[in-house]
Amino acid sequence: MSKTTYHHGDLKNALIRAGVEILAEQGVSGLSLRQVALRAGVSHAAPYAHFADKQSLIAAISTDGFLRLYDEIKTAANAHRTNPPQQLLETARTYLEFATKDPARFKVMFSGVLEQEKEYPEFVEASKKNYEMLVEIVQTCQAEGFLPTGPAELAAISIWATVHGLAALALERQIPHTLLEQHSRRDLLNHALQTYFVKR
Amino acid sequence: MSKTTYHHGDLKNALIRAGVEILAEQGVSGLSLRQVALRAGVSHAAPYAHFADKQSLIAAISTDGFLRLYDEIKTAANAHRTNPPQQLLETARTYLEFATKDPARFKVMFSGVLEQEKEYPEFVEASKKNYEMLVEIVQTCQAEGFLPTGPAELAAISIWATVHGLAALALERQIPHTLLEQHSRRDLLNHALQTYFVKR
DNA sequence: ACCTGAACACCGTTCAAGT
DNA sequence: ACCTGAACACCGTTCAAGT
Repeated sequence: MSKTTYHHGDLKNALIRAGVEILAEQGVSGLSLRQVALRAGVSHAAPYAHFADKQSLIAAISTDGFLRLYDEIKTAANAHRTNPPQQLLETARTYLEFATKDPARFKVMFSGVLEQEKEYPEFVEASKKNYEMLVEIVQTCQAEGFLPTGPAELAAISIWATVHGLAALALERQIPHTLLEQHSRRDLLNHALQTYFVKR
Repeated sequence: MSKTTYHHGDLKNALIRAGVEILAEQGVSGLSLRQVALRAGVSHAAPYAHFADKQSLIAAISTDGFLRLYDEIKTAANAHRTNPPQQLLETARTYLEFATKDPARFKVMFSGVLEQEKEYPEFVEASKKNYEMLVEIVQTCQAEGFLPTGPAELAAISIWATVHGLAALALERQIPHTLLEQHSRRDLLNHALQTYFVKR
């Protein structure tokens, strides 16, 4: 009980963790800078020593989210190296599960942070890692004849859009319940992705 | 200058219009109940005579948006009755343009309103109209052999997810600019939807 | 029935001050 | 360098009161 004059040595990360917890417990509308500070045990002005503003904290939470998503997808990809089409399906399923497991965090990751391109380079970087891994998986599928030849980036964006759209529509409860009664989200995903594969 | 003791006969719709204007001019973060009231020329408490809370106003703005989207898509569909695959492409393009034309309104339509299922039946109704029109277009394409046979609802959700995902990723600037330099959003859309059509 | 003005609790942000 | 407390402008919501 001597050295740390203040609260932590790493308030910045404590604030990010507090934000993630609040998102999980109370949703997007519960995420206020003052509540984050309270949960981290500091005054409401303390976060400004580490983040320029609320947008900046949200960018940090999003970046953290993209890195975790990358880890999960990478694990799924490594588990299915021998079967490229299944590798694609399983990584997509991991993406969908990431979204449904923690909807508020997923929403924050894909909204809110405007003009990121210039303002938050780590955010852009973390997001790009996921995209590039998808491009690699697509290229493997193409090389082994499971996906049609052509620019891998084009195919990757189409597939990402399909998976992301399914996640977004599911989170917003836009998928008719008559469909959800007959098919699991996983079935819907598999069905949507089947169209991309080469028939043989 | 005699009969209307107060401001309008139709404050409710004036508030919705004011909200839509603010969204277009200032984005989602600019949409406050007090600013909406100010723009409509009433006190900040007046909206509560017509809407239970801010969520309820947002639900009304979203419902209005879905009805306008329906009109635009219906017009596009009618213009391409003779060519089912092009009908599908053009309605999808209309959806994508609706999103990019007024990003803040589109974001509000597909977020924010939680637990709608029970709370805002007109919202669910307006959203369902769009889905049902898509199912009809898909059925026409199937009947004429342009889409594979099978449950039209499954194909419709896949296609909707692809188009919606493309719109969402574009709005969040998640599509790499290297891709956007080479391909217009319309090209990306056409490329993604080509995979659904029967090859022949 | 429809609207106003005051009031309350909450929020993001700034800033002088403390260690 | 890192944090606090007071202050300011803004917000959503309620409520008594006015027509």
